[in-house]
Amino acid sequence: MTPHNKKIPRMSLERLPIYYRTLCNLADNGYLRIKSAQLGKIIQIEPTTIRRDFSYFGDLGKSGYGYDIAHLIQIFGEILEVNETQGLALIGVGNLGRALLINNFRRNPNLEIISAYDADPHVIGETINKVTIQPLSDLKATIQTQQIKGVISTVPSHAFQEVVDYLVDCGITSILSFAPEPVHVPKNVHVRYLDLTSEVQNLLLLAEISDV
Amino acid sequence: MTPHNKKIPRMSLERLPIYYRTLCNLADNGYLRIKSAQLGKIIQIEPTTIRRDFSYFGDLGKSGYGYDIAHLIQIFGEILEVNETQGLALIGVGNLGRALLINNFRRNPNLEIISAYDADPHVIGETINKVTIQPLSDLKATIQTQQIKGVISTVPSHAFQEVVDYLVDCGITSILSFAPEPVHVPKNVHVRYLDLTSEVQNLLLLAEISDV
DNA sequence: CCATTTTTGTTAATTAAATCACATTTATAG
DNA sequence: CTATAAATGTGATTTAATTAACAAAAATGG
Repeated sequence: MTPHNKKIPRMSLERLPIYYRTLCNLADNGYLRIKSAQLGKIIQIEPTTIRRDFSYFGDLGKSGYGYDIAHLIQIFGEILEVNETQGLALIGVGNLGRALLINNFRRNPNLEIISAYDADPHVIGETINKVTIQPLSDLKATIQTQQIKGVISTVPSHAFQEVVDYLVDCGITSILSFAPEPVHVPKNVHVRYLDLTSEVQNLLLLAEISDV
Repeated sequence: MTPHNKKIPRMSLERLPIYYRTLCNLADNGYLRIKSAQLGKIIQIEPTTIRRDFSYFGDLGKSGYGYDIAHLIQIFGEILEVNETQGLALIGVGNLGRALLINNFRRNPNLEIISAYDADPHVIGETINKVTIQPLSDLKATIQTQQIKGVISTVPSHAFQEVVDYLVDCGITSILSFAPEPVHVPKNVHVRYLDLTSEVQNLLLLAEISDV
């Protein structure tokens, strides 16, 4: 059959990075083919779910055979645009920001923090992992010369809306925030929240509830 | 009506920390009552969803009035056990682990990293934010004296399963991992994954797809 | 104290995701 | 080349979550 033209479900897209990473690992270890049942074991996702997910991206498998790993990597890699470096900006270089900058997606060659910003004059000018910290007001100018595909923010909640307004003004459309406070943005701008406290609270809550 | 005895949906539990935090903010700012519509505006969740979520925890509101904020905080706080300090252990004190330890849930008085572990002899013995880094093999003994409610791991994927096996052996049942590799655990043990790379990839993917 | 307004809590409807079940396709062994 | 076994891709079903719609409850203003 031919690729669906139906809209791809959000959850299938969410799993795409997991598939991609796992398949790359398998390829690195010399595997050439895989069936949905094996893959399901590895990543703990039902084989049916995997097959349906894959089907949204084309007719990728062969009955009685499985999937060609290199082919999947090729297709998924294109969708994830792993062949073009995705330049990111980091806003907020406190402890967490610093750690992110030092790590800088080392294991993911196509993601790279290429510029960093902070409000604190004490850290502006400092260079971490080859990136020199600038005042946030420099972002607009930086964007002229380097393509920024998204922003990672460790800015605390109370200052976040203000920063986001500026980011939106700069034309940024993808923001990952480590502060939980929801901000208002135009609908073409995407904000994801990564709230560590909520994650831990939910984790403990789950344990609390399930062992009753 | 009386509280449901139906099982509380996973998604409603997921939102509980958001509700709790937002209500605390409102209380701090002197607010005494809130209606689902107002709260929905703030946290960008449909009022109906909020009302249904709340209903799982009892008959918390009054028609024509709304909800008493202090009362909600009381109820949700009990469920989240915010009055007992939840001691956590950190495994892996690299850049990220270090940042987590320095922050140490400063804004959340009931969550606290009370011990930290690493494999690297160079960091063992070092004290960060009053916590002295120990060899992982000490965990079992530490648990005898201090209650550890959960573990945060920044251990890289290749070493993670081994570490988790030890954690399970120690009786740990809640683990938050910054490494994406899924591990095998008994079904009474909960593992949450917080995969920064996937988050960023999904964020960019969403932008890419939606602005076609 | 009554009429009006507000807002809840919940039943019903809708939407989205996961899973089942199987016809179809392809590989493989004889 | 054919028969058998294996595994996909997808309609049909089930399960879960969200949203709509509204009756019932309480507040408020005359």
